[in-house]
Amino acid sequence: MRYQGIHQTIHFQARSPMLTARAVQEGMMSNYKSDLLRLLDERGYIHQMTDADALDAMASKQIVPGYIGFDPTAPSLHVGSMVQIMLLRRLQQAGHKPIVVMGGGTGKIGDPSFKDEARKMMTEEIIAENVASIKKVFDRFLTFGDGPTDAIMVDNAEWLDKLEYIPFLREVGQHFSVNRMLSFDSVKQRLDREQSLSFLEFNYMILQAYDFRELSERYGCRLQMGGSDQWGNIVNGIELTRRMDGVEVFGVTTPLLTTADGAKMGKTMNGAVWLNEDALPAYDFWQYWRNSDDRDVGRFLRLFTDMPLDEIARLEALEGSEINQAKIVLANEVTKLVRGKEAAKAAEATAAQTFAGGGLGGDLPVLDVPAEGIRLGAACTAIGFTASNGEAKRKIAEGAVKLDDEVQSDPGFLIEVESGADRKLSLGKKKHGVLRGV
RNA sequence: GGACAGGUGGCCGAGUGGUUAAAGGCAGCAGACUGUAAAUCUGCCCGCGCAAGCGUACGCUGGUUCGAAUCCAGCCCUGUCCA
Repeated sequence: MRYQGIHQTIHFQARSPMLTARAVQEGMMSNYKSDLLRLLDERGYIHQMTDADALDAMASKQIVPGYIGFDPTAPSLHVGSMVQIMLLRRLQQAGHKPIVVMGGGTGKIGDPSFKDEARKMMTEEIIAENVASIKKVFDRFLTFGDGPTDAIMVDNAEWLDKLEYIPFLREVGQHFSVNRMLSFDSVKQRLDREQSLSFLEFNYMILQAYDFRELSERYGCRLQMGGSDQWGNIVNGIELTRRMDGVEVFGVTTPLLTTADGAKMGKTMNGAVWLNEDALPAYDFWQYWRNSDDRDVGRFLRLFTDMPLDEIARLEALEGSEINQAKIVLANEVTKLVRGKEAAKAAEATAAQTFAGGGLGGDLPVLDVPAEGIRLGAACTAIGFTASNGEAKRKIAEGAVKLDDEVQSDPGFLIEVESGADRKLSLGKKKHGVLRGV
């Protein structure tokens, strides 16, 4: 099955001479001329690319404005989108111009690529709120401004909302072959599984293609980047731009990021690993990276930090429990970038106190306990270790819950904390919190 | 509009009248072992309640029955084919 899918893509590429896709193999020596492609290649961002040689040539002699789109499906982006954000950062580091496109318009459609079913349609209010909330994170990664290599941010609702149906169909729709669109892996799977693909969703690809062409015209944008699931959408944008304007633009996709044990990145116990401060405490964010799989450390350092490659090579080579040093560096660097220096320091200090010292760090979650006390099960849920009292009770019965480092197995146990005093509540080895008397 | 097939817990998927809070798998959480890793083994995995117990749940609504995810009717949604 899977083989078929891959085969389809290759077949398609072969038919379009312009799109000489090139899968970059890991460990292959970089022989690019441009700083941009060398940087991306060395650090492991490139999965597929259209016309690598032409892009390389362009990037070595001019500023290339490049964009990535982010659809506002939630109030915060999560770690899964971070490769993309880093890609924009690398673009800027290599002396080019990043364009952040907020999908205020495309978000109203919903990208069906590689999705099994349509997501619920979001109201315009929610989309607007999400856009506003997501925006905040980019300041940490990019330098915005009016200069030639300063980043800019635009919302595709700006042009998509204004489109008129018939003129749009005549100008843009004529360039799309439905037969071709259906052959793209991203939607083919859905059809093969005999699941519905609404006309609304089907148009997503066209609108994203239109975005690229619009950005090319407005800002001289020459490059679209994205996750490997965006290949189909990107390729369509490239073709549309060429057909309508005769302009050659390029696409680069990143490998699908999974952890070494095969899970999609960015999902954990309590859901996604959010980038926004208000969506996930810095300590939890730090812990996510600290708990990386050994095998992922080097790759993550290259992708998600600015550390020099030789230093990364050294850290990556650490063996046995030594590699924990590298994980701490990883957690520090990424947290510093996403949440700021102070947050990273506090998280590291808390981790050190909690795990090495067996004490209570200042960054742990705190639950205020009233004078009449709180039952053990309720405390676990209230502080966020468990999702329900039932789950709390089960964990307590399993002997996973400790109060002041002593296993406490009675869910009805009434915890009392003197006013102003702290007691330590733990679930398992990793979840620790403070019960504070009020 | 017609014929047929479907809609089950986060996901996949069994289940055709009671012993079914619903097999099995995945994901997740915890325990053991470790290095806050991986692998492995074990346990847990709807909610409320200290507990006895209660409440919800198999697309929706109503019905048959002592008893329904399972039978009946209507409706909604999805797919395939036909018009």
